Amino acid sequence: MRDIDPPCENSTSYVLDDQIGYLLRLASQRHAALFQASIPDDVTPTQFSALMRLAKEGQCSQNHLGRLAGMDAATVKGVVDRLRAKELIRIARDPADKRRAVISLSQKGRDLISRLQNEGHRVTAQTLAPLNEAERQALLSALRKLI
Amino acid sequence: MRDIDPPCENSTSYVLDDQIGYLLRLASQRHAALFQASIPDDVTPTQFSALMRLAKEGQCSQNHLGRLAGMDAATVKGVVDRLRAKELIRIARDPADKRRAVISLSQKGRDLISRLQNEGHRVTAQTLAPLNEAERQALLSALRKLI
DNA sequence: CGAATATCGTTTGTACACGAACGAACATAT
DNA sequence: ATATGTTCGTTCGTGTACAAACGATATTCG
Repeated sequence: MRDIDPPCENSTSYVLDDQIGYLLRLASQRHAALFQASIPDDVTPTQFSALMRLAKEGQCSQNHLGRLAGMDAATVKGVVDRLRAKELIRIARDPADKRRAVISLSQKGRDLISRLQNEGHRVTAQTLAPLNEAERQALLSALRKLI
Repeated sequence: MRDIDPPCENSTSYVLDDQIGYLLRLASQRHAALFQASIPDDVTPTQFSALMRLAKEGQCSQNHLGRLAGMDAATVKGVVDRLRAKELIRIARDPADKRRAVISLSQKGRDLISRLQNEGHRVTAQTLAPLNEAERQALLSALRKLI
C-alpha cells in the first residue's frame, strides 16, 4: 500500500541550490581556492585583508583591527599571531593603555602588500570572470547591501 | 613638494571593500549569524545542507555526500560524525563494496528537516531582506555563475 | 593472473570563525 | 575613593575547510 519513500516528500520544497547561504558558501570556497592558487602560500585572504586594513589605518589595536576587517576578537588573535610569526607586522605596547597592543606593518609587510596587490586584483578578476560588467556591478552592489 | 605619506601610497589602489572575496566572506558570516539565531542549536548551515542532499538522494556514500554538498572528504567526515552523534543519520556498510559507507536519514533526521525547512526559508528571506526582488534574482543568478 | 590505478574513508596539521568565560586595565558614577 | 561597568587581550571548545598522506579495497589494463 505504501510506496518506498521517495527521497523528498515535503510540501514547501526547499531547494538547496536556491538558498543564498549555500551559494555564498560555495562562492567563498571557489574564491579561496583561486586566491590560494595565485598567492603562493604567503598569506590567506583573511590575513591579506588584515594587512590591507592595517595599511590604510597606519596602526591600531588588535581588537580594532579585527573590527575593521570583519573578525571577532578570538579570530583576530590567531591572525595576528600568524602575521607576527611571518614578521609582516610589528606589535608594541601602548604606554597610555597597558591593555592595548599597537599593531603596525613591518617593512616586510609593506613590501609584501605592494607586491601582492596586483595578484589580488587578478584573483578578483578571475573569480568574476564568468560575469559581464553589469552582472559584476549587480553582484557587488547586492553583497554590499547584505552586510 | 611631497605630502606626508598617507597610510597607503600605492598606484593601483586596492580597495578591500570592492573585492569580491572580502564581500563574500562578510556576507557568509552575516548569513551564518542569522542562521544560528533562527535555528536554535540543532544544526549548522553545513550540516543542514548535508541533510537536505541526503533527503533528495535517499542514500549515498560519505564522499559522494560531500561532493553533493560542496565539502571535501576530510570536511564531510566531521560533518557526518556530528550528524551521527545527533542520531540524525544512519550509517551502514555496503556489502558490495567494503570500503563504502551507506548513509541515510534516520526518522529523527526526517522529522528535523521537515520541521526546519520553514526556518530555512525564513533565514533566506531575512538574509535577503535588504534587497528588492530584482536585486535578489541578480544576486542569486550571479552567484550561481561563479560556482 | 598480476600490476598499475583509482576510489573509499581516515588521520594529521593548519587556518578561519564564533560563543563563552576570564583577568587585567580603564572609565564613569556616585 | 570605591563600586560599577566596559574594553583589552586571552583561552577554551566546537565546527567548518583544505592539503597531504595513509591503508584498504576496487577496478582496469597488460
